[in-house]
Amino acid sequence: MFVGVHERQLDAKGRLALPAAFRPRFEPRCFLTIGRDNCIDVLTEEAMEDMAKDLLEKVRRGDIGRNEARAISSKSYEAVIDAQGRINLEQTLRDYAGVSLGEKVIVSGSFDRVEIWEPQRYERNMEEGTALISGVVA
Amino acid sequence: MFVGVHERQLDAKGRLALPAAFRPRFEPRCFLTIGRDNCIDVLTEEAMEDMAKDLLEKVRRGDIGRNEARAISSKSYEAVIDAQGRINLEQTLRDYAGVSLGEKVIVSGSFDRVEIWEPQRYERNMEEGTALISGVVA
DNA sequence: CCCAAAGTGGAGAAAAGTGGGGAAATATGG
DNA sequence: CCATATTTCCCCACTTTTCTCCACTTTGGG
Repeated sequence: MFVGVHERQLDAKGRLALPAAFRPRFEPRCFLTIGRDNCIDVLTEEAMEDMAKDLLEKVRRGDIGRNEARAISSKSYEAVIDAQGRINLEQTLRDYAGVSLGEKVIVSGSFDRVEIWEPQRYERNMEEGTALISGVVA
Repeated sequence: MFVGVHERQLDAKGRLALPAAFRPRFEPRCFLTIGRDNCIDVLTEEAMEDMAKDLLEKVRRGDIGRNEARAISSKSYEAVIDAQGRINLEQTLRDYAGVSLGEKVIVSGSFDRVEIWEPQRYERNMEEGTALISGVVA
């Protein structure tokens, strides 16, 4: 389970250090893909394979079109974790999430996945979420 | 699992460098055949054999005609991967996909296969797919 | 206060992508 | 069957990008 939030520097080469607490579940590689609300999802290999299987099954049944599956696949890729615990954020996903080289990003656990956010967008979503949890907390 | 997109130059001799990320699954050879929506499918040997078995079964049951199977077979071939990681795109398939010698092509992972596209056609399909995925992302 | 772990940055090395020349194999015509 | 033409393939070379490695800084804990 992934919980907790971390601020990280996205360096000039597009490298991002995964919080040490998240690394063991991902090593030696993880899969990056588009997430909801313009964040980037970081998935384990198993999670990505489950998603792929699910998508192909939906295409086979005609629930979604082939181009939808293609679009998701084209915005995903496999990222290897280097000796310093970093992954590369490619431009496609940087653009999708609105994060820039040399700027700070938010790396946030979200129970079953890790999400990468542009800080201001994250802040806005947090405010909305925080305002609503009053009645939710057990 | 094949994910991610890459732009590649189809050289004057019809050679195409497979993205390094895709190579290990194909070496030492792959099979090329016609794909849906006028793309070229790149399949592993196993995937090609499964497809062949499936087609023959369909012919046997009368779901498709023998000439249909022949047509698919005639537009498929085995491509060896050279020392630089390249394969040859023969004219039949170049024509089918609308790609030209010396021009750029798109090489895209689509989970269970790799697809080769003429860039503009790819772009059109992506736009359609992207417009639909909002509610689909896992 | 010191040590260990985590995060950050950059330089050098390695790999990937691209193009072209020449040898070998194949096809064509006499 | 041989000679010639054509195509295919193998190899080498160059460029660019990526990755690996090293080192410095910061943070948190003992």
